[in-house]
This record gives sequence, C-alpha cells and structure tokens, in this order.
Amino acid sequence: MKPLEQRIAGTKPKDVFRQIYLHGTVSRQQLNEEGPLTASTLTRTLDELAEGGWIREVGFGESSGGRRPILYEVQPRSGLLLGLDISRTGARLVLCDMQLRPLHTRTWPMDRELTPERLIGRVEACVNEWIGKTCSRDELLGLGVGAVGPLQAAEGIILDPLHFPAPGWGNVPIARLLEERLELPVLMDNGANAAIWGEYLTSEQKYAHLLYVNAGIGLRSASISNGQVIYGAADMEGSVGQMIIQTDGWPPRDPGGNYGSWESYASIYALERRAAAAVRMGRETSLAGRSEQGEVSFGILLEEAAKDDPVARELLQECATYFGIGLANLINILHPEKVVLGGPLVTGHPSFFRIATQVATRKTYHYPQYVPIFGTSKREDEAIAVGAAALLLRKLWS
Amino acid sequence: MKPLEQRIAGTKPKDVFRQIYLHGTVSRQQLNEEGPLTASTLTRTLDELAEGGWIREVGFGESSGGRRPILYEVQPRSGLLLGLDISRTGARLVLCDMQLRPLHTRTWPMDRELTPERLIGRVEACVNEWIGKTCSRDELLGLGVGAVGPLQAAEGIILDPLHFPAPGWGNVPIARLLEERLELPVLMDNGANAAIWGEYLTSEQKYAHLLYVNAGIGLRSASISNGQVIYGAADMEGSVGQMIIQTDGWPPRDPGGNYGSWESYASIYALERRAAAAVRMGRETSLAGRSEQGEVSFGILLEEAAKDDPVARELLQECATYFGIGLANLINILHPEKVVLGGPLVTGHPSFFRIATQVATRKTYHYPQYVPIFGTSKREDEAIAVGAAALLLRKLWS
DNA sequence: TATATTTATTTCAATTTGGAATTAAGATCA
DNA sequence: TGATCTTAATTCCAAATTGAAATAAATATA
Repeated sequence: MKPLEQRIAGTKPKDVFRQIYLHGTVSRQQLNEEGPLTASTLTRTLDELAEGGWIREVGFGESSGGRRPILYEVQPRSGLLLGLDISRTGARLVLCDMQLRPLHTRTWPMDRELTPERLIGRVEACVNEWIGKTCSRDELLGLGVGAVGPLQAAEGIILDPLHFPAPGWGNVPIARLLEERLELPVLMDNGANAAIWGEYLTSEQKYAHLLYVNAGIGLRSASISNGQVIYGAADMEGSVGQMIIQTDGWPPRDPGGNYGSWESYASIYALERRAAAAVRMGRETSLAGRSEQGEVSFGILLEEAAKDDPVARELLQECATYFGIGLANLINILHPEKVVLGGPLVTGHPSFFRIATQVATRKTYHYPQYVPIFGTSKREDEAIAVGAAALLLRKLWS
Repeated sequence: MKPLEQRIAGTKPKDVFRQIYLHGTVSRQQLNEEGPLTASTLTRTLDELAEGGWIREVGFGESSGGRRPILYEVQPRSGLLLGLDISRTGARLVLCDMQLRPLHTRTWPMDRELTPERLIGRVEACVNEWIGKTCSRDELLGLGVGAVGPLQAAEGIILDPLHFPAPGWGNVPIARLLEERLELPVLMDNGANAAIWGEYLTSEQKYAHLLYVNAGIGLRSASISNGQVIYGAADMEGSVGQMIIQTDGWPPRDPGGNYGSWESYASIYALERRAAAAVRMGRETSLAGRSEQGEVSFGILLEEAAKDDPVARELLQECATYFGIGLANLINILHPEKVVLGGPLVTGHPSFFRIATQVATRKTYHYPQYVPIFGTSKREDEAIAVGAAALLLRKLWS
C-alpha cells in the first residue's frame, strides 16, 4: 500500500500530470506556455510520465504549417479509483477509471441493518468481487469517501450523522477502518465537496468559480473558487440549510435549528410538512385521498403534481421560489460563474429548476459583465460517489 | 519602474520571503521544516535575501541545550508601500513600511469636487511631498488601490461607483491612470478584499479562515479560506447587502435591489429610515426635536442613544439583531475561524457589537468542535488603505 | 522539388542541489 | 573554570538537474 502522493515521483511530473488532466488533451506547446517548465525539461517529464504508464500519446494536433504537435492525455487505465457515498438515504460504491468514468456501481439502502461494521464488510466483499471480474488488486489506487456531516474530514471521522437509522454511527473513524480492511489509501470529505470536485473535473468547460447545491431532505452546498474547493474551519455542508430567509418564519426541522431557515422553506422536509398542512386544512386536492395518517410523502406529491393537481403544483412552486431566494443569497455572496443544482427536489419536477433559477436570477445583484449560468448535475445519483473517487486525484498530484 | 514580481529574483527567495513575512520572526529550523528547501539551499537563499536588503537577522531563539538559532525577520525599510482607499465617504492615502506600519496618512472627503482626475492629482502631490520628507523615490515599491465596486479589479477599472457625488467616475481605468502619473506599479482590488488581506497579514494569530464584514451606509464583505482571499467571477463586495433575510420584507434602497435584503435591515441607511419613520409616527423620543425635515442622521441617532433615548436605543438594538442574523447566514455558509467586524455602524455604539455577535452565535449551527471568534477591525479607518498597500506584497512574492 | 515554417529531439556546458563533514556556539555538570 | 554534550551554521564536493543551442523531422507553400 504505497501512499498516493508517492505514486508519481517528483513535483514536476505531478504538475504536468495535473495540467494534462485538467485539459483533457494537450500539446506540448500548451503545457510549455502555461507551466514554468522549459521545452527540454518538459520532454524529460513527459517521457517519465509515459514510461510510468500515466499518460499516452493520442494523436496529432493542428499546426499552421510545419510538423504537427503530439497530443497527450491521461491513460484511463493507469489506475482505478473507488468512490463511496454515504448519505442519509443510502450508500453507493463506484469503481472509476482515471478519467472518472464509472465502470461498476453498487448501492445499499440506509436501513436499520446498515451499521458501520456491516457497510465496511459489504464494501470489502464488493471490491473483492470486482477485483476478480475486471481489474487486478494493484490497479486500485485507493478509496475516496463522501459522507454526510458534521465530519472531521482530515481525520476521516463521521462525528454525528443525524437521522441514520442503524446504530453505531456516532464518532466512527470510518476512514481508518476502511483503510485497515481494504489495505488501500482512504480519503474523506463531505458529500457536497466531493460532488462539486467531481463536477469540476469532469466538465468540459472548466468554470473556475462554481457553486453546487444539493436539495433533498436537507440542503447541502459547496463551492469552488479559482479551481480550488473552499474549506471553512468546520466541515458542515448542511449548515447552509440554517441560513435564515425569513426572520422568525416557519419553525425548524430540528430543535436546535433556526426559525425561518432555508431548509424549513425549501426541502423535501418542508414540502411534506406543507402538504400535510394543506390536507389538514381540508383544501380540495387529490393529495387528501393519498395521505397516510395525514402525512403526504414527497413521491406522492410529485405524482399528483405530474397529474396537474393544483395544490401539489402550488406547493412545488412555492418551494421552488423559496429555493431560488436562498440560491440568490449564495450567489450574492460567492459570485459563481456557474451554479450546479442536484438532488431529488431539483430533478423531481420539471418546473422546479425553471422557477428556482428564474427567482434566483431576479434576486441576484447583477451588472452586464456578470451573469451566472445554471445547470443540473450531470451524473446526479452518482455525483457524490464519483466525486469521492476524484478526491484521490487531488492527493495523487499534490 | 521594475515590475513588482521581479523585485525579488527567483521562486525560492520569494517563497522564503513570504514564509518569513507570515511568521513575523522565524528561525532557519522552522523554515526548513515547513518549506521544501534543504539546509544548504536555505542558507544560500537567506544569504541572497539578506544581501538584497529584504530581511535581517534580529537575534537568537531558544534552544534546549546547544547553540541558539538565528532569528530572521523582514527588513521594515526594504521598501515602502502606498495604499489608496477610495470609498463613498472619502479617499485615503497611506504610506506604509514593509511591516505594514503606517508612516503617513492623508484623507480627502468624497465631495462634488473630487473627480478622478483631481484625486490622481492630489495623490501625486501628496506622494511627492512624502518623497521629499521621509523617503526616496526608489524606496517606493508601488501603490495598491482598494475601491468600492463593482470593479474589474484585474484591469484596474472602476465600473460604476454608485452614489459618488463628483462626476466622471463611471468606467474609469483608475489603475492605469495612476500608473502613468506616478510611474509606479499599481494594483487594485475591492475595499473589503483589501481590508481582510491587511487584517490577515497584520494579525498576530494567523487564522486561515477569516470573514470580514464592514457595515456602514451599505454592507461590504470578504473572506479568506486557507490563507487565500476568495474571489468570485465578479468583483462586488457590496452584493452581500442584497442577501434576503426577510422574503418580501422592507423595501430596498435602490430600485433594482431586493425587498427584505440585509442592507435594508442592517445598515446606516436602514437605521436612518427607521428613525425617520419613528419620528413620523409621532413616537415619544428626543429624536423628533433633532430631526431636519423629518430626517434623522446616523450621528444624531448615536448621540441620542448615548443619552439613553429609548427609541434610539431600540432602533440600534433592532438593527444589531438583524445584522447578527445576516452574519449568522454568512457564518453558516463559510465557517470562518474568526469574524472581523468593522465600519461606523459596528463601532458607533458599544452595545451593537455585543448584540450582533450574540444573535449570530445563537443562530449559527455549531457543534463542540466549531465556535467562531468575533473581533473588531484593529485599524478601523485605515484598514482598507493599509490592506490595499498589502496587495503589493502578494505580487511581490508571487 | 526547393524553401520556409513549425515542432521534436539531442547534446553539452553551466548551474543547482543534497548530503556529509566540519566548524561554531551555547548549555550542562563536575 | 574547564570538559563534555547538544544543536546550529557553514563549507565542500560529487551528482543531478537545467537551459539553450544545434540538429532532425514533418508539413505547407511557392
């Protein structure tokens, strides 16, 4: 088990590898112009990387007369990356090649059974199965974990994952346990940071200032500035949800939370509460017939909205509006070039994204030079797991 | 006019210079442990820096038996830095030594007279005066500008400084103009970024995750993550003020602004409006007697609050509460280790800081490992100008 | 086909580097 | 006060790295 940061030897090869990675496909000229290396040093470095199997020549570029430049890209099978997503709804393990294309996926629901010990066991079994099937053991570079917070990411400890059904999830040094069992390097970060990092690395267009928001039961967000994930002193992706958008507004989900928090207005939790209230108030809606003990699940609400139930649609619209307001706040603070939205709430109904981004655009302070672009997470369900795998790359070239 | 980044030759000396700068005073051992340089290379680099006059030996450190290590620090007069703060209320020019201690200051009110051309003239005259008095021309390394946004900082252009009384301030390439006139390198950033950078560099304790909020007529903020100022795609320090803390709440200051924005609840502007409303409503307060055409100025409100006028105090308290709410939102998003508050609103009345931080603490999602520290800007009025001067350092060692 | 242009590779002297050995300067203890 | 020990700074040299120039290769153009 060689430490990741020693897999590629020397700072120059690492830098060049990163450059090639971020470009996708590059000529020597481009590398020369951007980086500090001279032509001869670059040749030596590229040779070294090619010899180590990290990169490959992939054809020739265009040239305005004269010899055509050789193009380089990362060798997709120079290593394999494992990514594990531990969320409130389930766990997901992904095996990716070096270009972050998923080769295999497996998911487990987060139920009463899934203790940390059992999850580790299943991950191990799954990895061993894949080793037999598609790859050898020493191709695996390591495992990245994207977990729900609060965490101590650097130490690989999940501090207190609220609302996990199985016991034993408090203060688990999950990274160390996985490291020991799998005998592979393990890195950890929160899910939102992992997702945004994966999103950044896999996007064609590299927007250096990104904002990612995942809306599900709660709200999670992360951001990138100048191509680097922004870290605070604490690792709590979920605390954006505590942002107040209505001073002394609706009550919080958890006792310690804020009245009028974003989460209490724009999340699956908020929607379900509003739906239950609508049923309780006796509003004329098909939701009433489908409620169980006065509760309406998110799934049913989506179905009824798709069937054009006016109350369901109104609730979704209201939720999207509030979501847009919180989004505008984030944009006004962070000024991203691009905003990536993900999570079941955003993808559940086609109009949600449109309404939310319209509201956000209207409430954002903008002038001609600055207009943020909105988009949805491409990989959606796999975003966190793939991003977690991508954490390893950062270490590889650090 | 040598480019700043070429003043110190070579990446190693630059790195070491930065390290010494950030430490204040260091031994060779510490530099050795942190940086990648070996003992012999470090000796060579330190010699080079000492020869160039950038650093000096300053005494000996402690040792547990044996020879005591030599301590190094930056030579305060290895250069002089100019900082210019262009704000809505006035302009301020500061001359600092390399340890960012101000040697001279001059201020000009932002009135009808202060066109860009005239400001440049005054700055030039002032610099020439200082050159005669305390320093030689070639000691000056350059001029840093901290201006109100929106800007194009990299290009040194002030796009559209709202509410400047003098004409001619739209789309001014102020950095280029100053560069031509002074024949010195000029760098520019927004005032909040400048202030937080200065605050970071001059603080004893280097908190790597900082948040700075300046509350005056409007609200300006900036933040540092991992020792680096966070930049977005746009340069608009003032747009935090557009953060919504009360959906469809009080009306905005400017037509394009948001209803219920932080700025419309927690700024001098908001306070004055509330005070005027209180007088209009005929509340029993000494503010009524001191109002002019129904308007109450911030200064008078502070005076009456100091005299224990209940309405004035209530208004301040209300304002501080809302300020604390917005602050909590920022903290929940950015998780700073330390929060630095500045501006006339914060320093105007002793209770404002206390109330605001209490509210912010209560509304912040925290767990035992994370409790942000609050403090006020040390240099207060000079913070932006000194920070602007400090921008030059970043270039010097880049 | 010759020439110009652009890119890739090789070569070699000059510089830079890392480590070991040496020197220097306290601190401790008898 | 002097011997011994500990740690820091300096010096020196072989080995590695580097940058620039020269050469080679491939393509477009006349």
